[in-house]
Amino acid sequence: MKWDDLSREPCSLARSVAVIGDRWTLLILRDCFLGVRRFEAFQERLGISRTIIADRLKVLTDEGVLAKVAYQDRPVRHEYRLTEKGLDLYPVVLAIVSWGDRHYDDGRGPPILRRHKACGCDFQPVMTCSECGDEVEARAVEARPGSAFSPSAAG
Amino acid sequence: MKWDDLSREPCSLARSVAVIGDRWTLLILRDCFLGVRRFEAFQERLGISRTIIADRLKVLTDEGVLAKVAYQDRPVRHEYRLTEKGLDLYPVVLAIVSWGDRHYDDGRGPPILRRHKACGCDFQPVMTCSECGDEVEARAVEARPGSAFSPSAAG
DNA sequence: TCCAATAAGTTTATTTTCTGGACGGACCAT
DNA sequence: ATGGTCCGTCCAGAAAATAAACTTATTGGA
Repeated sequence: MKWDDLSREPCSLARSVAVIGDRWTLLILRDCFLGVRRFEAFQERLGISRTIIADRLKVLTDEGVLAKVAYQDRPVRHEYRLTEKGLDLYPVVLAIVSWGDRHYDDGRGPPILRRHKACGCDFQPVMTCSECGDEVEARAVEARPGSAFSPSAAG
Repeated sequence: MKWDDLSREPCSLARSVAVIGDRWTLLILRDCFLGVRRFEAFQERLGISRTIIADRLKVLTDEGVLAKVAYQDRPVRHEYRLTEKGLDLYPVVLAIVSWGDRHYDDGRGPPILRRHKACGCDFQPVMTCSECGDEVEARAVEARPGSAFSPSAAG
């Protein structure tokens, strides 16, 4: 299996992971959700080489997760903004953060607190069922092949 | 920034990503949630080299996400089972799958359908607020530093 | 006894990715 | 002119990821 094959797998997780399944990409997305938009800001915050930043931003832009928008002319400068598709990744980022909050707490509590503007409370994300509204647990779910299934498929 | 530094960052996402932020690791976890437990089965399903499987299973075991359990003696053979910490990753996996279902559908519908045993329905995961129960959207959340915050922290 | 099969890795050599630094181009302020 | 900002690209060496072949331990059968 090669990296490029991943996006052609009949598996939604494999297809997603082909785009966002990379340490630096996930860190870039974290910063996007915290309002970071500029190349220099990503580079400074992450402290990794510019080559990687440029490469990952290009992938995310090509995939429509980020949009490159000019914020000034003379000289033209661009910033990277989350698209609707990118905003849809919030549950992914939040789920990862939440798992880290629970299992990698150093005793000082979560590094970041999040407030739900609608109700005004600090909250934890809860994964619920679209049909009954109850919390969904791994053990309460039964997976079966869908119409796009093929023998090697999964996810 | 080096890989090992990641787990020492005051950021829950960075700490999590140090463990699970890798294509193959996420694919292995996908298979775990589908009931795959044995080395050979992972290797066969993923079609990647045994070195990677061995390495990733070791990391996940060391981190307590998977537990290595003997299922026979003479010769000793082990299988890898999700621990409670591992089961807690279900929202992460489900969020990624859900994003792929939405944005990388090839027109044939989702490769895998999931049924919530509690209510009997096929469902989509919905990220909700632990306090008010409503769906949480990226734009409705305000982040601020927590007690464990330090200047370079985020997430 | 000898050979094949099974399961779970290791070893070796190659390929890919990442880093750190320098460089470029377009503009602005002093 | 000189330095500063912003957004990259290019390069060579270092680090990591990867595939293919090999190892170990055991069972079962010819």
